[in-house]
Amino acid sequence: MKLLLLDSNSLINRAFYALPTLQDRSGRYTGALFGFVSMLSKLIKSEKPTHIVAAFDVHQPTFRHLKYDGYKAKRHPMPEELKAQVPAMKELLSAMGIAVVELPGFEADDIIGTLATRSEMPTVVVSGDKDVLQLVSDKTTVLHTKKGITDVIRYTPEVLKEEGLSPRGIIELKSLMGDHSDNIPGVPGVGEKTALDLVRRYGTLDNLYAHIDEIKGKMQEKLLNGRESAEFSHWLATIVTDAPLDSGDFSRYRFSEMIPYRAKKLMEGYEFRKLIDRFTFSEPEAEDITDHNVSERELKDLNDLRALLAEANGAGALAFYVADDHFDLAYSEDQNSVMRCSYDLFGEYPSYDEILEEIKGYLGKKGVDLTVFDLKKNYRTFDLSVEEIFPADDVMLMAYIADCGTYYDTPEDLLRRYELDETKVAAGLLTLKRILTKKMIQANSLKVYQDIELPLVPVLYDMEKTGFRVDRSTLDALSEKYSAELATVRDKIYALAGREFNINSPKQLSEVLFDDLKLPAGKKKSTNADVLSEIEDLHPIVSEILRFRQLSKLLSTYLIAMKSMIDAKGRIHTVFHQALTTTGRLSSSEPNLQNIPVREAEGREIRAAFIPGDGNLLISADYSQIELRLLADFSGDEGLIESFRNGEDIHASTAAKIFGVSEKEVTSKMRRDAKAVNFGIIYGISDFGLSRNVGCSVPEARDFIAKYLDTYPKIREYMKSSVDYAKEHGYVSTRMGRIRSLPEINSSNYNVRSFGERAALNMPLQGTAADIIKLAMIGVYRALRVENLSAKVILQVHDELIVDAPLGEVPRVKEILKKEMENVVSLSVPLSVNISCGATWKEAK
DNA sequence: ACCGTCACG
DNA sequence: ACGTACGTGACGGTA
Repeated sequence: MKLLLLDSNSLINRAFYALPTLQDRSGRYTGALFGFVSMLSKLIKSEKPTHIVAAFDVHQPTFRHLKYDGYKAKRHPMPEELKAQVPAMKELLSAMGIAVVELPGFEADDIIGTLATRSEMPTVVVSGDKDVLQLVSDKTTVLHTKKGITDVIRYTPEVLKEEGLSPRGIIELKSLMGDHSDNIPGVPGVGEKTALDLVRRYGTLDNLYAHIDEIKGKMQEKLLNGRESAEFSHWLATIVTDAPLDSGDFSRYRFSEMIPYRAKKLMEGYEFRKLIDRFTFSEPEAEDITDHNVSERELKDLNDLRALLAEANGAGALAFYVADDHFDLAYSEDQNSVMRCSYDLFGEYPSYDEILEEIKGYLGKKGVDLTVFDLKKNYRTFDLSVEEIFPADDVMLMAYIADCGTYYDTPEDLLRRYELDETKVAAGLLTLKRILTKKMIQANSLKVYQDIELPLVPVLYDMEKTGFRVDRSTLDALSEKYSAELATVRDKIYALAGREFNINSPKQLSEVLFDDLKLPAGKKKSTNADVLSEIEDLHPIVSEILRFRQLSKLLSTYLIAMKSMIDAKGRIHTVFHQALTTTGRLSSSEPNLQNIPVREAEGREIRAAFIPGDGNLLISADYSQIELRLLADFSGDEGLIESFRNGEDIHASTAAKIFGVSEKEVTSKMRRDAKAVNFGIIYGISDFGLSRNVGCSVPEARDFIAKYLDTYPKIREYMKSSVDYAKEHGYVSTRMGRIRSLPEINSSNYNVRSFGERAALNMPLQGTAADIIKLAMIGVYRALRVENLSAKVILQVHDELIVDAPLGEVPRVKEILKKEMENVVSLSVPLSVNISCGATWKEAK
């Protein structure tokens, strides 16, 4: 038996400020809910309570207000984003079978104090406030969430004692030092240190004043002057333990780890995807299920399947969804139109492959308006050749565009967000298609879906299917070379450290560097490369560690892991995620081919292993400074536009302008700094960020930025107008109409809001660049097909395309790349593309 | 599962 | 008073 008492208002506050602003699809704020539930799941696991009470404050004057107007008056008013989550939290807790207790005129503390006192079982109080420490006893422990929501300290009488305090002492302490957040005044001029000292010496307030003559000088004066306030504070700080709660019977607080299904529904509504898995839910009761009448067809043979497909075909429109154990077809939004076929209903024959083959033949037919979720994945499921692929609407991509970059990886997820029946996926897809199309029309983003995302699907499918050829022996040779050196470096490090330890463990490494060797640590004792480079000259071990890191990264990520992903034909096939990033970029995984090393000479060697097909060359075509060119166009800044029109080295010319020297006088450091500012502007610059990046002081960085914005005055205006637009509308968009919503931008939290402002500046630039290269990929793909060339685009790295082309096609392919890439859009500055080729990816640069 | 670190644009 | 450059994915260590 164990009772868990939650100081809910305190915890929900902690959760709110610890987490970023989260919202679900319908715009409800969910951050505090998420944090609270997450904390709760951990508590349930670690404490295994049999009884739980969630105590809440009631938002009306408490009995303390009756005597003291200032009580809690200074507490920040609750932000709207949080306010709405309190009733939602109560609803969710009740649904989870957790008793919600509140008592008009009393605070959560008082309820907890009363229940803790009356409880006959071991009791755990959880709170973010320290007041409740006064409740600690042999029976009652307090978990205090110190910072954020995961960091808790467990207070028992012993722990308190170690800190020189007793439970009662907490009250005495607060009466002297006060508590700003509770607006307990305490004694003016007495802080934590003094108060602690006094409590240790005298124990209680009464005893202190009984011996007041022992205290000398100023302090005595302060204490005497503050006596009334101290005694009043004492009263304020004392938690009520006899609130009029009708709580004789604790059985009403019983809690079962089997959470009612209803709570699962609520959590799904809030989009607590991973969090849901931490709980065990009961099976839905009859009333939990919305009418569930998918017609399951039993199909005895392929003829039955053909008949089913023919029936669907009559309708003209068709959505289908192939799951692991069944497929769904629907020819209208009417949920009764869903036809489900579970594979095991077939028995032995036909096999899964034969079923897919039959559907595949059917899908290839013209005249059916198809709808699916994740079209590219469907192509893979049916293992289509590039010639066999069929057109279809893709609801995943629609949602990505219509829902401003929200990532859904399953159709069930998406249906849930729109409160549609997730058991009838195919009919739901048709409904979603209708809703999302309308949404895109209203937002003026339908074009992004129709002209960019959808036509890109076959391009990406072809790229993935073709893959990138990799020479295993080059990888082997590098592996051998690097592992040998890694072993040497490792031994050197052990020798220099005077002991063996796991260099890959940041924790152990920081002990060696900052504790054993006493090297100066930045705050947080970080051991990242930036920090280590700073102290490289202070001890020979530092550069060895940097080297170790470099080699082990190359080995583990790019050599060993990469080798295991080469297929029988010697090629590697990445997966492109088309509906994932918030800006519109692609991402690549398994393996990620968009972060193969290039900046350092040694890492760049890995690229020598990436080669073209037999008799082919690799062609690389990359946009030069595309985001900066877009900035020039968007801002209309004459200076920047002129520089690009004249084909100048943009970083050098920026350096010349901001340092007021001629182009010839620009030193490499000046150029480097100017480049950092140029990048900074694109990322939504801050003086601190820039100073860290170029290694100067914050005022110097501020000065840099000011000079830059004086040089390019329209950029200043542009930055302001971007942020203003985002603040007014709550979103920003690319030139093509791709939207990113930015609820953060109006947050009351400075950090969250600042992040929103930087994102508001960056997304239109990064996103428009992403739109441009996507359009270019579509154009290149079409041109290559129209001209019957066998060259294949095999990779995209944000501003770069890699083509695997037969030697004879190389000149023509280069022309196509240049033309298609440079003419995607017409801007006030040219879009310039650099093209080169080689026998390896390393050479083609 | 989450963090620290580091690879890329 | 506080922590910050934008967007990703993978690895090893640690909980």
